[in-house]
Amino acid sequence: MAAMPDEPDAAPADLVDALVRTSFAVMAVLTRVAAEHDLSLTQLRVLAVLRDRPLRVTALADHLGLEKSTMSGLVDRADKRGLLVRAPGERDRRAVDVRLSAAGEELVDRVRADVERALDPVAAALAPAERRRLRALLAKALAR
Amino acid sequence: MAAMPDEPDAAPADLVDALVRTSFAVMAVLTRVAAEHDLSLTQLRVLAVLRDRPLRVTALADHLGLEKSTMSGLVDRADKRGLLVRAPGERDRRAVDVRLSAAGEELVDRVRADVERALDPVAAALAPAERRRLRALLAKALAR
DNA sequence: GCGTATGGTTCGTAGTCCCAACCAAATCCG
DNA sequence: CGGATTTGGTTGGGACTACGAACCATACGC
Repeated sequence: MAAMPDEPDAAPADLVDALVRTSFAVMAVLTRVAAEHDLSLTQLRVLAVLRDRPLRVTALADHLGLEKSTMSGLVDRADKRGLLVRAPGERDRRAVDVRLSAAGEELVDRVRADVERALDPVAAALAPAERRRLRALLAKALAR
Repeated sequence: MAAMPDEPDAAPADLVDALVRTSFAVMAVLTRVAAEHDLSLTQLRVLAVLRDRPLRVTALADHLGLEKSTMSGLVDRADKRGLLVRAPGERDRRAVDVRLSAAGEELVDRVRADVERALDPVAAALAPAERRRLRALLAKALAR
């Protein structure tokens, strides 16, 4: 990873370096925006995943690569804040279906908009064709 | 940010989305590799920054965007593990110069090599020309 | 039906992070 | 010069993240 400061103060030496630098920059933005909405990055991820569809606690944990015990606490705190709702599983009464509340959905949408706005300058540094090219290259690199 | 799962299971809709997905993927790799060396991502960042040059506690905190009290604890734990050395500042006797120990330097180098290795598949998914292009585009996007 | 596997929660521990309070050294300025 | 202020670090308290182990309850397999 060569060097991984928040502020890139030198030209990246190679591709891995550039990826790492970029990632730290992006994460810094995400963390800041999340914090502006009183969310940790992890909490935001939980809500973002749930935006797509409701999930059970274990599935949620798997998605984020966390232990179910960790997820239990995360869901619990979000629940107390009224951002999501726990419902007993339909078919399996052991399971707990977690879904966003209206407030939760609204919050995610607001945060997403802010993230778009915050990362806009990055995109703006590139010409439209470059943006498309970058997007395509990232997609290709990620596909495995 | 649209959706931010660890595993990209859909084509990114736009550039911001691709950046966020990529960043989570990269951070997951960094976190995993760091953990394999009994380091948290934050600890790794501290050591990586110090690899370049010794810094005082406050400068270190600024670099990583953390409070000095947080940095104090991080330095303390790394010190106890023998990864770095605290020395009273040369000119300013309030200051504390923090530098890597030999063990610390060695550890950072090993982790860096592992990160390179771990992210190699990503680079391998691209042709050499594409790699250069991606690196250049990321560098351009980051420059602000 | 009984044993085992699975889904979640709880508990204890360690690390991260912040803010506020604090001490000591350095610097300002009257 | 010397008291007031600023600056560098540490300490303490509190919330959150994260893990593993232990623990219930329900589901499933034989």
